[in-house]
Amino acid sequence: MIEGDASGESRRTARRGGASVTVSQVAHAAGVSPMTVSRVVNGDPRVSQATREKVDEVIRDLGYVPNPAARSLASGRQCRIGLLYSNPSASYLSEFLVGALAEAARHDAQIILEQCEAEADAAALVGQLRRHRLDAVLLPPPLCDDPQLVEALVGVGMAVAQVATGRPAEGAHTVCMDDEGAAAAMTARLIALGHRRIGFIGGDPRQASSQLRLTGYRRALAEAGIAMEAALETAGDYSYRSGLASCEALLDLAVPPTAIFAANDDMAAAAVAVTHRRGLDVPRDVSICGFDDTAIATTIWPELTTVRQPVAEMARMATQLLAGAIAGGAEERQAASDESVAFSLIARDSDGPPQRA
Amino acid sequence: MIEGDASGESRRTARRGGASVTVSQVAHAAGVSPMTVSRVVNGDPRVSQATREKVDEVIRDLGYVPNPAARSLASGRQCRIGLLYSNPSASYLSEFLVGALAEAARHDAQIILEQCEAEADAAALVGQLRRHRLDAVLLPPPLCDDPQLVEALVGVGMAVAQVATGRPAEGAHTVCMDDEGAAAAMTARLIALGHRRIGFIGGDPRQASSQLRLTGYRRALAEAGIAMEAALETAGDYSYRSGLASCEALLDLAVPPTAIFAANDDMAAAAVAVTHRRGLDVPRDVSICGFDDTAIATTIWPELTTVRQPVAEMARMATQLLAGAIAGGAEERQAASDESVAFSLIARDSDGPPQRA
DNA sequence: TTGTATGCGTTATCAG
DNA sequence: CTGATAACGCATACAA
Repeated sequence: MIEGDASGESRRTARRGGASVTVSQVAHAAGVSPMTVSRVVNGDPRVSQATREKVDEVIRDLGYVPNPAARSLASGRQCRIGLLYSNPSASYLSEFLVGALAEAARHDAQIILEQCEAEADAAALVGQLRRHRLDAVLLPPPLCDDPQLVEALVGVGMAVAQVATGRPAEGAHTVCMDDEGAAAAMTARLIALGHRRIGFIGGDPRQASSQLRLTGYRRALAEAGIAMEAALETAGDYSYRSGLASCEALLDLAVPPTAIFAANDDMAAAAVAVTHRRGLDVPRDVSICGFDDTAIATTIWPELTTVRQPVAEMARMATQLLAGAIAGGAEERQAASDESVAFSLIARDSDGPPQRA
Repeated sequence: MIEGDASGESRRTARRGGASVTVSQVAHAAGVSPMTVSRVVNGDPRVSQATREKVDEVIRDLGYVPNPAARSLASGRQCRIGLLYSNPSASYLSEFLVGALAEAARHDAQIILEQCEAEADAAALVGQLRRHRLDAVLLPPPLCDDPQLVEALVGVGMAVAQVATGRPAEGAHTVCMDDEGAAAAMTARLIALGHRRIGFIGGDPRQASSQLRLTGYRRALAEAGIAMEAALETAGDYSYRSGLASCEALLDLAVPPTAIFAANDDMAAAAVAVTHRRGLDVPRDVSICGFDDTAIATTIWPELTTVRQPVAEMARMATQLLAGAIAGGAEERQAASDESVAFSLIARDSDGPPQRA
């Protein structure tokens, strides 16, 4: 018995660098079977309070930590979550990653970054993902709005979470924010401030959020009884450069708007730049609002009034959904859940009442 | 025989969702032993060319992918790399993560994010890290400059990589960029443009890079035979807000500088904002340069001339170093390597020749 | 409530 | 160069 233990010990140490404590050692020290230790660790309810406390104590003393590799090998469940991204807007990706990684750590899941072009062949992509042994996929915009991709992924049995999508797909989990409501709220704020001519800089038409935000803008206008005007709705694509052009167009109008609402912060920042370039003041001459509350919103001057989109939180929830789906097995994967998070208006210094003409 | 196979098959399928191909199946199909398949997969040289080709073919046909959990359990080597961060500058973290995650995927390593305050107790932190079973730690600035932390980490046998540090520690891997050289090069560029009064906005004095960048600035001035002037060196802390104050001070000088070199992009962006606020033009009235080439550099107008610090590449190298160290075992961990990456000057629109007085 | 047997997919070790 | 065997650390299934 003793000899067996000793030889086992030396073998292990020979193989591995750090001597790690195992269930057996804990079990031995606590005077119970390895199985009981496993139950305690996994919170199995059918363990007497007494043994549980004793085992917990030994675990603390010995500093036992479960070996994730052994765990996933034995249980057969692993957790490799792919994060597909195509448009690496640094701040968005960063916040997304922070949320996803935090939650992944809790589930011992691995996040695997996978960059891919938006136009990539869905079938080829799926093959590539399988090669990485992914069980689930996190889809931030704009990929989450690609129906073919989502369908292909769900088709091969992967759990997929669409984050901030405007096109929820059958069988996929979704975590969304009410983009339309947020856009309406921001527009209403501008109206309450006294603005009547509010310009809108739209986002990439290929992303569902663009349409949602535009609709929210229009709805608020309608509710306030303000007539819409086509010239006040310019088409951007979420890029800074497009914001520049759109703002120029807006300010070139015979009767320029007193406020500009851009569908994201980058374009709003561009609008601020153009406005400054023309010798106008923000917000005195023109109020400017953004959307997303990314880093740029607080970096430029004046700081942008914007809509806060809790990206990290959304990524966290999506990851949790996926981890749960994988753990639950195929049957639970069917019952894809749709979560939604709340937006909030962040009032800063880029908007104010319109100037008296 | 057949029955045995069949029962094993059904059991496996019962446990796991996706039927994954195993070494045994590949071995069977190729008419060799599982061990040989393992050798082929791991590139063991002592396998005949013929068998290797045959096995490789079967692997492709069956779509075999090694199970990482089983692999690390059997080999005893795992790869859990912690990424400690305290100052979540979104863009830096994002780029860092992209690099680290990309390399981690290649080594089947897991990146575990761990936020911690800069003043945290090193001992407590180390305990926390052990609880996560980390084998190695990635240390971006400013944490990489905390000698106590690094020492504590190395002390408990963890492989640690200091990224962009100014204080390389004994036993730790380092991946650096020549901050001083880069700052000197940027300053020299400004001098070549014709500037003689160049203001400098320094970074957080607690981060080693700040001193390095300041030294580079001074060196270039000295080499050009331009007298240094204390009033032209202002103290920032890498934050946008500090850049605002420093730039105000610089422009309030009796004889303001014709160019301002900020130790990072955020402060440079702030300088641009202040300059605009005063009705001055960039770069006509004042040239402004940044450092790091973060997202903000290309988002504001005019786009910033800056130093590109290849953060993703540095994170990638650091991760590779760590993965190698873990795989190599304790002995190799001693031979910590110091890598360095090249910087580059990115000329954009925020600088130009000084205005003729 | 607790313990026993067994296997997860892979690799280390040693024998051929 | 190749194969048989025995772990790796844990969890499932079933027995007590």
